[in-house]
Amino acid sequence: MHDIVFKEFLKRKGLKLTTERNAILKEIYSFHGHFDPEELLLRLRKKGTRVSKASIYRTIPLLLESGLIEEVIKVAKHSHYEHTYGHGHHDHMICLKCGSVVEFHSQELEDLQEKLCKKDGFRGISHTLEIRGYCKRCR
Amino acid sequence: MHDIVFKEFLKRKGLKLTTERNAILKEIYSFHGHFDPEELLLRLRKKGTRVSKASIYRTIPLLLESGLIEEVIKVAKHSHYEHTYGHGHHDHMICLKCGSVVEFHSQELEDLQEKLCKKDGFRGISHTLEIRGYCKRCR
DNA sequence: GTTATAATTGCGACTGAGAATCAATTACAA
DNA sequence: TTGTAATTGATTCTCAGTCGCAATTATAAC
Repeated sequence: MHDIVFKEFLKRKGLKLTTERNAILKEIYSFHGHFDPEELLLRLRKKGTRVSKASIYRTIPLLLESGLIEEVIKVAKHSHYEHTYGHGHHDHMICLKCGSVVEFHSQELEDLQEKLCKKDGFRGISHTLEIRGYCKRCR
Repeated sequence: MHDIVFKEFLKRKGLKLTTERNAILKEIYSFHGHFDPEELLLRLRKKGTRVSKASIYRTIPLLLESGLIEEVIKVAKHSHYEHTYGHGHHDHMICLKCGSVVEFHSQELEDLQEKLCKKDGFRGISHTLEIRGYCKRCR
């Protein structure tokens, strides 16, 4: 299934379905769970598949764009911060086109998260919700 | 207010309230909005405050820990991914102590987000929700 | 006010993920 | 089969963030 999706996605964009891209996709779909680019490279190397680091980094954006993979955890680096006192917690919608940021707050959302945490016996301390999409002007 | 919070936080941890830490906190609270470490350094430099890059990077974790600032946007670098087909969208709770990851999904949450986007004329494409706290075993 | 000392600073060197470069290779439409 | 535009791997480059260390400084005890 996913290989057909990828193939058509590439065709639509006038890109080629190469051995390497195929191997990368196949590998990603051969296991469940998170991975980062480096881990993926190691997995492929272990199986004897010859794919360069550069190809992995070049293929990931394509898989993201085609919806075949999702970004799940963003590790610490390169963060933006904000002071808290007198500013109130809020979340963000980020426009993929113009980069503008819409701040929003919803008590309903906060309460729901609290409820979900409780269900899993988790004690939530903080959270980050980032909705990516297109803003009023760019959609 | 925030300076007192910081002072007490440092005292509690046996750390010192230095001129540099004070200047950094003061600067952060002198404006509203996002910043990243590099921007903060420039702001301070422009005002003639002499603080090194290293001190900024060393102070940020303290401010995070004391709750005086929050991480709001995590820019692209060092992400983890996950394949989507047959895996279904879900969000994550990450334990600050043991690092374990709890996956969860809530249609109610998805619907609410959709509703919030609509309210702001935003067309949501994807999102990342990361709840940080303590898991069942570590709390 | 002195003094002891543990924490902190700035500088500069280091690190490592990811991007850029480019000649050689390859997918694919005609 | 062939032409060509896309792609590859190897290598180099970049730059945010970290580390090590000698010099400095905040704080608590005297």
